[in-house]
Amino acid sequence: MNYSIKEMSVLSGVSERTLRYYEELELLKPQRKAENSYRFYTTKEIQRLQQILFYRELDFPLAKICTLLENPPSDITQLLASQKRLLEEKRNRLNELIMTIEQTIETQKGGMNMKDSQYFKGFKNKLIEENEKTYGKEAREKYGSESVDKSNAKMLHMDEATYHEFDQLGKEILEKLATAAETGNPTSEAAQEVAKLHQKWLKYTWTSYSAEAHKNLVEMYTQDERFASYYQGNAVFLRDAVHSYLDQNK
Amino acid sequence: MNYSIKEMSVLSGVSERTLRYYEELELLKPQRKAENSYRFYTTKEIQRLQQILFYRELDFPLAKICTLLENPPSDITQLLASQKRLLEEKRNRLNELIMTIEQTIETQKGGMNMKDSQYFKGFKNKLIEENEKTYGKEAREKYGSESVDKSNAKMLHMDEATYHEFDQLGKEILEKLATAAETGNPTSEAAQEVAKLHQKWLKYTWTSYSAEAHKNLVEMYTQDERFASYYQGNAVFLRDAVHSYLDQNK
DNA sequence: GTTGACCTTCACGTTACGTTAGGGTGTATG
DNA sequence: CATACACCCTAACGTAACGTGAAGGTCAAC
Repeated sequence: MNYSIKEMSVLSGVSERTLRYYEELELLKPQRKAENSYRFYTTKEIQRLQQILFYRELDFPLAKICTLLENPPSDITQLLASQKRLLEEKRNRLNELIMTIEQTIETQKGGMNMKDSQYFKGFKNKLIEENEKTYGKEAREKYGSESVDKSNAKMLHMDEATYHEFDQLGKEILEKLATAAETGNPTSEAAQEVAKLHQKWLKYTWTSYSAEAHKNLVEMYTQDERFASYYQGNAVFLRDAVHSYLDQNK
Repeated sequence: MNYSIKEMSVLSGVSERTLRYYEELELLKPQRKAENSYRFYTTKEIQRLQQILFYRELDFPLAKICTLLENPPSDITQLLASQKRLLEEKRNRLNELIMTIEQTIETQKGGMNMKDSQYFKGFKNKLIEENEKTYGKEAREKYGSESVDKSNAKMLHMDEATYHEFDQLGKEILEKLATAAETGNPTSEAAQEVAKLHQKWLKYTWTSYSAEAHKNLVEMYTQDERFASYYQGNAVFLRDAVHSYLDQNK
C-alpha cells in the first residue's frame, strides 16, 4: 500500500508539515513518484514513524531520535533510564517552583507586601543554595534547582557595614536559639530574647513589619524542611517563642 | 550610583546579552550617557530587574512579565495561583511520562522485545484516553495528558476484519473476567478460560510471545490504576488466573 | 601610538513545528 | 474544453529567550 502525505497524516495524527519536516531532518524519508515527485509512504515508513513517535512522546529531542534510529544502541533500557532521570530533574524543578509559589502566596495572605514576599523568596533561595553546599547534591536531586540569582545580598542595596551587622545578627540568633532551645521552654527569658532579635533581624530587610506576617513566617519555617534545617531542628521552638513574645508585647 | 552594563551583569548574575535583550523587549530601559551612548543603570533599574527575575524564576514568560510590570494587577495572589496551576499541569505530564518510561523498562526486563514494548505503550495511551472520556478531566488533571497518537490501531496494519476480531475478543475477555471473578477462584475453569483468551488476545499484537512477558504484564496491570480501572477491579484476579494457567500449561 | 578592556549594533543559530505565499497536478463537472 | 476544487510541491518567516560571534567605536594606561 502506498499512502500520500495527506493519508499518512490522517492515519498517524501528525501534521503534513511535520512529515515534511521529518524528511528535512532525514528522520523519515519517503519515496517519490517519478512523474510528479509527490511523496509516498509505505508500511516501512509507517513503522519508522511509529518508532519516532514512541520516542517523541517520551520527550526525546528529534536529533537524538535521529541518531538513535540510525545506530540503535545495544542497551535500550539504559537509554530509557537516562531519559527518565532527565525528566525527573525537570519535574523536581517544577515541584520546587510550585512550592515557592505556594509559600509566596502564603506570605501574601499572611499580610506581607509584595516587595517583602519577593525578598523572602530570595532569602529562601539563598538558604537552599547553602543547604545544597552542606548536603551535597542529594538535596538538589530531591528538590529541583531553582536558578538562584547569585548576589541577592548585593542587590539589597544595603551598604557593606549594615550587611555585616545583619549577617552577624543572623548568626547570633542561630547560636542563642540553640542554647535557649535546650531549656525546652519558649517563654523563658533566653527564648524571648531570641524572638526579639529575630524581629530586629527581619526589620533589616522588611519594608513594613507586622506581627501577623512575622507569626506567619515562623509558622512556615516549621513546614519547609530547608528552613527547619537552617534552624537546626529548632524551628518549632522558634515559632513558639515568637508567638509568645508577640502576644506578650502587643 | 551608576552601573555600567558589565557591573550590572556581575551584580545581578544575568548576562550582558540578557540585559540588552530586556531593553529590546522594553522590559528594562536603562539611560544612556550622552557622549558615547553607553548604557547606565541606577538603583531604579536594579529594583526593576529584581522584579523581573522574581517572575522569571517562577517560569513566567517575559512577555507576560512585561505587561505585568506595566499595569500591575490588583490581585497578585490570583496571578500566582494561575501560574501555579500551569506548572502543576506541566509537572503532571512529566510524572505521566516518567511512569510510562518505568513501565516500558519493566516490560523490557520482563522479556518483551522493543517492538512489543512500544505497542504496549500505545495500548496504554489508548486506555488512558478512554479512562479520561469516562471519568472526565479529573483523571487528566491528576495525571498529565500524554499526547496520544490517535490512530494507533490503524497503524497496527491489521486489516479491518482482524481488528474487529481482536476488538471483540477484548470485550469478551472483560465480560468473562467479570463473571469468573465472582467465584473468587482463579483456578476455576472459567478463570482458566479467561487466561487462555487473554493469551490469544495478546498474540494478536505481540510479535513474540513469552509466558514470562505475559506474567510480567498482568503483574503491571495490578500496579497502575488505569489498567486496574480498565479491568474493573479484577486485575488481581486476572493476574492470579494467568499465573495459574501458565504454570499448569508449561 | 598602541595595547587591552570595555562598549556599541547587527545578525545568525537554537527547537519543532504553524502558517501563509506562490505555483503545479489530477480529476470531476458544466 | 474550460474550470472548479482538492491535492501536491518548495520557500520562507515567526515563535522564546537568549548564546555566540563579527565588525567597529571609546577609554585609560603604557
